[in-house]
Amino acid sequence: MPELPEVETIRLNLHEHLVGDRILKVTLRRADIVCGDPEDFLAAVGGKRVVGTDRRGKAMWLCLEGDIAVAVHLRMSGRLLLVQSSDELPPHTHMLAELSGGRRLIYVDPRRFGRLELLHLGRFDQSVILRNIGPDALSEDLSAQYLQEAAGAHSVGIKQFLLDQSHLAGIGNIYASEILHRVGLHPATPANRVTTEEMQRIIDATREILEAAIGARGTTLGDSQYQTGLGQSGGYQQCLRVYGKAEENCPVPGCDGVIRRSKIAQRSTYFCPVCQARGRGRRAGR
DNA sequence: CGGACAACCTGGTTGC
DNA sequence: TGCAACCAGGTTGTCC
Repeated sequence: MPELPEVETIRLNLHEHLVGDRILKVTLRRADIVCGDPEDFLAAVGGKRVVGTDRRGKAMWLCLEGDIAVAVHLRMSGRLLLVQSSDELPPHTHMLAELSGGRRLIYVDPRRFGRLELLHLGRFDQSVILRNIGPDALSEDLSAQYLQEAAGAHSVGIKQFLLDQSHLAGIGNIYASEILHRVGLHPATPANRVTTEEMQRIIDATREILEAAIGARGTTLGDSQYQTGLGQSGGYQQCLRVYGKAEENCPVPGCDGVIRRSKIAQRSTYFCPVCQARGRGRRAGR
């Protein structure tokens, strides 16, 4: 499902192919996917030129002329696609924007968890989609000290902490398992017992994995509908080391562990019980 | 306040 | 074969 690398891939597609185009007309086939007044949304967006794109965590937005923007959160099954106007609309197309040049930007979302929202520059803090979103997982100035302070009051497992978008934005269920495996931390390690040094390794592994995933255009799993903004599948599913690999051998050289799947905080969690043994970090500190 | 959990929604899979 | 039950996942809202 769309996490940071998938959203960033779509944003890059739209940045390359959409900036400079004018939105001629917008149609909402389901008004309830828009936060706020749908009439305001339609009136503000129609006729505007796209001047840029941006993203924080799993949220992205298209900057339009007139100091407004359209924010998008894909949640579970949302897709933002650039298609030809002559193409047949896929099922569950809830919004279509006619563009100059005979193309359309469409929003498709079978489960309808995702949302679109009209933003006003300088008033992003009032946005439903953007409020409560912490620093982006790829931001340059992210520090181990910050993460450790943020974790200070939290006794939940480190995996659940990483999924909390108010502390660190962009990591979802798939990449959380991959990151913790790379670091060698058990997903249930209490967040407030993770050392500064381990937090730094989490930051490094996050950058390494998310950037590689962006390079591969994201992860498209068998049961996932994820597509890039141009309708392609991602390629990072071939690089996953633990997610969806229950009962397979741990890919770490020399490790004889077998990947286990368990439910942590109601979510499927994959890890190697050998190289991510509980208490490993504390023992290493002696 | 933190933390647990239901709710949102649909398509796909599993179980009977 | 048919149909019900269950599951997946990101986030918000409610309750303790």
